[in-house]
Amino acid sequence: MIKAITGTKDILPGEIEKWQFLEKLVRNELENFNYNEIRTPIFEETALFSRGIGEATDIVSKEMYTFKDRSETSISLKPEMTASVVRAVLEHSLDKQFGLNKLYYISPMFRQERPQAGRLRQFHQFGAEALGSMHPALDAEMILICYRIFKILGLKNVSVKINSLGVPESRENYKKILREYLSDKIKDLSEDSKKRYETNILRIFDSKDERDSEIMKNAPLLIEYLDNVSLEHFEKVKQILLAAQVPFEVDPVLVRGLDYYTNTTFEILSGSVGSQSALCGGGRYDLLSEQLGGRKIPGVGFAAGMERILLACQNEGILQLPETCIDVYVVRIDKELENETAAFGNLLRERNLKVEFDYQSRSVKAQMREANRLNSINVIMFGGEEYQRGSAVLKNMKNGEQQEVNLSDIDSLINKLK
RNA sequence: GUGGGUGUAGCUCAGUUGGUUAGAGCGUCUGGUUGUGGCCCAGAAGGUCAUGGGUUCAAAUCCCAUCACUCACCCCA
Repeated sequence: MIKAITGTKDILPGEIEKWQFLEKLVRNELENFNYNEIRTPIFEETALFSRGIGEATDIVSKEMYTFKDRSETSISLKPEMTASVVRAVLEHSLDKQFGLNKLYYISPMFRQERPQAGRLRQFHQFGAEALGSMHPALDAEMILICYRIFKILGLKNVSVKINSLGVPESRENYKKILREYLSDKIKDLSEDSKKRYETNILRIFDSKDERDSEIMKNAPLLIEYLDNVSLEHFEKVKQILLAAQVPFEVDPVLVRGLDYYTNTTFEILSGSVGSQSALCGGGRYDLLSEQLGGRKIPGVGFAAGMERILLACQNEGILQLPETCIDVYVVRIDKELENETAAFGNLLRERNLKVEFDYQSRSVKAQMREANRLNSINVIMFGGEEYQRGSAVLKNMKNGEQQEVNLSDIDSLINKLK
């Protein structure tokens, strides 16, 4: 038997309702904030991601699904959306048509990592990008949108972390200082952190190794080396969040794995999922469009993991959706009336009712059991002597009451069914 | 890529120190008189015990390998 690829999942009836609910909620919220949906292709030229996200990042260096098409072009399945959205805005000159572009998406993403709780190879994100403004209100808005959605869902165990990475110059300067601080302590670091010292020194801060934490306790912090403009921007973001009553904490060691971030970064974590606890993450990327070879367009955005959100909901016992039901089950009493029963059922379907009937020539009892299993609100018994005189039996399945209804007066029948 | 755990019916799981035709609950299907659901009752279908080797008179049970799933590291949504 061929099975689904490792790290991919079928979403079956019973589960899909939760996805539809979440998608509807997300659309509604993002549209209230006046974001417009954008859909970009599932794959792009690999160079878009390697340039946008950063050649050295884990995503690009070891997690992308990359292959060559028949014309030898290197193609990659999208591992995230920001680079694609910026590409689309540049390509269609949306930045010239509108001063500010507020866009949102709901889409599958692909990363070839080892699957675990809250991590798949094909996973789904919703997110938003606001392009064309440096205003801190938009940074705060991203956080507010996520926070609102989690709140509406009823998630309890969430915490908002924010930080500022400043501009690249101050970050590089800071890295130098951190490198100096650690230069005589390298030998005491964990093996992982020794590697991080070379590849991604900021990551040593969130090492889970005790020795590392001990060493990092007294390390200089990035925020102490930010330029004044960045600091001021960060202050404004915080003030707006306070005014919007979004609880948050500044996490001076919040580092994100994508190269394009400048100034604000944030994550919202859940204590209700496994160790992959970030439900969403994002930040500002004022230099990305130029890195992609385009005009300068400042931007800020976020992405949220839908599997993780649904997992958190499940673990917190929220998002209990009502059972599905149908309006009418048409029970066929006489075997020879199969065609007429189907035609009648389809007539009701045309009148926008959710209707089911039997396709297997089953007994009346079996049809009734099926109607019950489907939570049918009504049953229409089609056939027998009532059929001979142009009527049928309508049964209300909640209270069991039955009445004879005239089949020639469909409108009054429909009224009874609605 | 590196570790740990787990693989028995569609689902959730039992299966005693290796010992006859492999079990339960739920679900599915049929029936409980001629045209009526839920509850109840009766019955049925459904398993190469993940796969391949090995040990043994005898393996779901012990050993090895492979694969899959799962959790964690790394990293991230």
